[in-house]
Amino acid sequence: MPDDRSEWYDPSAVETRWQARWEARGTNAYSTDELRSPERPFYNLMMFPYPSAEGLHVGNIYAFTGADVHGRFQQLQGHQVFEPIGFDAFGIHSENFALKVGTHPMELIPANVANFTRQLRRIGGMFDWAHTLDTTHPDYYRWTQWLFLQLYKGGLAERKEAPVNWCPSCMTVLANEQVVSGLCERCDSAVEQRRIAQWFFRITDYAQRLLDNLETLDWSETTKKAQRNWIGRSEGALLRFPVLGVEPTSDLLESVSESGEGKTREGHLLLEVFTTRPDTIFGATYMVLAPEHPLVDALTTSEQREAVQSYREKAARMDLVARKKEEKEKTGVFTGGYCRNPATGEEIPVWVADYVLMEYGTGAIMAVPGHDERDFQFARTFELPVPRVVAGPEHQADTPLDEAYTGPGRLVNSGDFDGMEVEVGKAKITAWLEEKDLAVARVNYRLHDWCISRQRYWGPPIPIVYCDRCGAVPVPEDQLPVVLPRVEDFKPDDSGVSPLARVREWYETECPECGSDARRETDVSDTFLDSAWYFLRYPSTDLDDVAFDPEITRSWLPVDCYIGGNEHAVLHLLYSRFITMALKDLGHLDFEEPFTRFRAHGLIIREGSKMSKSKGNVVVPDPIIEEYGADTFRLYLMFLGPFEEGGDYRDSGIQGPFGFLKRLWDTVVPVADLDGDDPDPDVERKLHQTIEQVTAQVPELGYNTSIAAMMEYLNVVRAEGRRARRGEVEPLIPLLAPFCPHIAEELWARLGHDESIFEGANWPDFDPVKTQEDRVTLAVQVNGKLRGTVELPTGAAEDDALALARAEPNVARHLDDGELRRVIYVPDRLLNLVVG
RNA sequence: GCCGGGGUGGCGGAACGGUAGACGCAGGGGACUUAAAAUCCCCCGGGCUUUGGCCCAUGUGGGUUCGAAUCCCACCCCCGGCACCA
Repeated sequence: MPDDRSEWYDPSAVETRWQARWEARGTNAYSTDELRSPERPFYNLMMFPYPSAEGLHVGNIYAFTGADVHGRFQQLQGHQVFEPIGFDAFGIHSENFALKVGTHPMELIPANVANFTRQLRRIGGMFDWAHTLDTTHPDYYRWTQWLFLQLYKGGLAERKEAPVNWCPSCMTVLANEQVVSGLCERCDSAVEQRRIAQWFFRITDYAQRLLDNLETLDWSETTKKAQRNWIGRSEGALLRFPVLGVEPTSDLLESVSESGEGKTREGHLLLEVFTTRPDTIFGATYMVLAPEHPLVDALTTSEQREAVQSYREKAARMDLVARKKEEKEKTGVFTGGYCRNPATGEEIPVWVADYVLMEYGTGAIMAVPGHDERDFQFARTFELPVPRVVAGPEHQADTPLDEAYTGPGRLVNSGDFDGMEVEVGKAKITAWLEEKDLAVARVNYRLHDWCISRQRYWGPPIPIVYCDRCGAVPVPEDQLPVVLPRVEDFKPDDSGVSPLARVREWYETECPECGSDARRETDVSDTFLDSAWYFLRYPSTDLDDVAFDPEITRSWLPVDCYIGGNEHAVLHLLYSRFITMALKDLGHLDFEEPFTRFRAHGLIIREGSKMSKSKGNVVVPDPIIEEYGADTFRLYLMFLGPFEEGGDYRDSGIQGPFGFLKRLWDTVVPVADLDGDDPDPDVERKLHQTIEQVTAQVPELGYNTSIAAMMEYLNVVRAEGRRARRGEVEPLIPLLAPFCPHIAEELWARLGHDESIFEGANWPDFDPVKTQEDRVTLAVQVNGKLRGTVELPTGAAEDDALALARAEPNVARHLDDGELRRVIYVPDRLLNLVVG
């Protein structure tokens, strides 16, 4: 019961009181036993924040509130809702900030976490604080390391060399996102490429499954689309072109064939390319190798060696991002070498050009300038021939090409295949070359294996030990965690290896297998790995002997509803799906998709742009909550616009929701002690309509319109200064409770309820009969233009409506214009009279 | 360039193909007050008007329909993502 019977609405008193009560009663916290045997479990998840030094920003609060509203709604519908929150505190972001302010992250992070926790409690989310987590805590990353070991054992983790962006001034590896048009985003120095041995997860093995399963998921369509694009499936063929004049040494054979077969033909080395247009092979007039391609040296003739060499060096110096700028002019160098086009039998020159990327396909292409825009541009630049092999509906076989033609049509200048439609030609030509063992149909994906190595300090050490005798040896599970040591000088340096490589007493160890001297892996893992499995950990944080308990996991997962930002549409969500699938295949889970339903929230805009420190348009939430209370702030944020689209934040706008809560208080408090008398019939009808609308819209995240409906209802209750009856306002409280949990609790208690409103299935039912109007206003149109309205009983007959309409002077006047030709009657809505 | 999502009053936004602008902000007027705040009431897309009404209006131009913000076609603009992926 409320102990403070204040007559006026004092948000901070109400909110402090209820937050203390939830805490004392454990309203939102589950015991381990409760987690083991839920009856109607609902796992309500939101993306956990990175605990920055600035504290929670409005964008965080917006996302969390939207998710919390959904969770509280489910709770009021009788589900047991598990709504955890935690902290994603590892990573380059924290590390750079720590370097900047000169405080060690091991001190910075706990302070930030404490501040975030205070703010998160203040906004009134139904978080289970007994099951929170922090990815930087050894109790958590021990299991992140365990996860690495499971993938390693399952053959899904491997070490290989790969190019990375390197900033020579910051002396560190940069992610692609940190390179802005070839320059380091922080210091503007030119970024270069380095090759470093790193750990990869074989996510590409799962490409097709990741793509196929999307069909089964209830996710925002935009998110699914982003994943499809990222996976980038394309169907085509691997084609093999005999290389002329090159001795097929065993070294070369080692490096050329991706498909692992048919490396030579009649003494010729075969060059493999991937194409989606095998139908255009008769138009392949030259070949292009990526500068890094292993065959470049072998193909280059002595006359060309110097030019090729300098071109390759230039390409190597360029960063990976600037390489991919499309506006860039096409550049390249002739190697001096030739291949034979297996379709035409012609000898065609082999070039090196940076528009061909080593990481896609085989790093080599057959160039068909007539029917590929890039090849066309290149051919133009270097004055290479551009034959036509596809004719569109308006073309002849000899119609010249002044741009690449990529549309549909039939094959021309293609020997026996002339006249075939492009799609037919693809299959026929592939089959023809397959017979000669020069082709194999192939699906290629844009998706790359996931590089999880970071040459940085602030992350979980990868649990591997290198032994001269045994090679790379996984750290035994019972020796986890491999604790990240406290290192005062954690600044990255020019060596290209992690700062941990400077900590001899840490990396020197003994081989777990043979006991001889060995060295720990000094790279740490990607932050995305921390967040790729955190939802599995939440319900099991009470347990320290497993990553996640099988029984608890079966009860609560997969996640019923996940809400977060679409900026994670690809990486985080794709990695989480991959890890879940891998864990299922490895026997640790019995489901393979982690998030049954996912919705992306919109962005909050202020003064025309996204809130950011540099724009100076950020809103600091604490003073607003101080002044108006968390309930008002929550309500305002949810009222701004459709949750999935975001909204425009205006400082003065908060007055609307604040006034609404004050009026609600003033309406309910005076009637709280009265016995329930029957609602006024008109008000009751509106009440049932409101319940119907809110019940339908809240689960669909239609928050702004639900709030508008409640405002409208309160306006009806208070119309012309009338005093509410108890039965009119009591059902409104649970409708509002997901948005404004504190005031809802307070008013619920004042209405005489002893238990928390969230402790029972208190969502009200509506009676469809009671939502029905008995009289309606019918719009009357003449020739489609509104000329008046008439009021009549619901479901009135057309004749009655017509008679009434004719009696309307303004309608009658317009009917004089001619003869009534047609009557369109939509019962209870509209009558349209067509005259002419 | 490609893929999403959008263009509706001064502003945020509502509208199963059926009275465009719900709900709210801002603004204007009034009541209460010595005054202010708070609260309450009224007005609030534009133009014309004999105050009965009439016309225009949902990015632009066409179309379908008795009727289009909503469906179709073409185009313009804004936001977000991807971008030499063969």
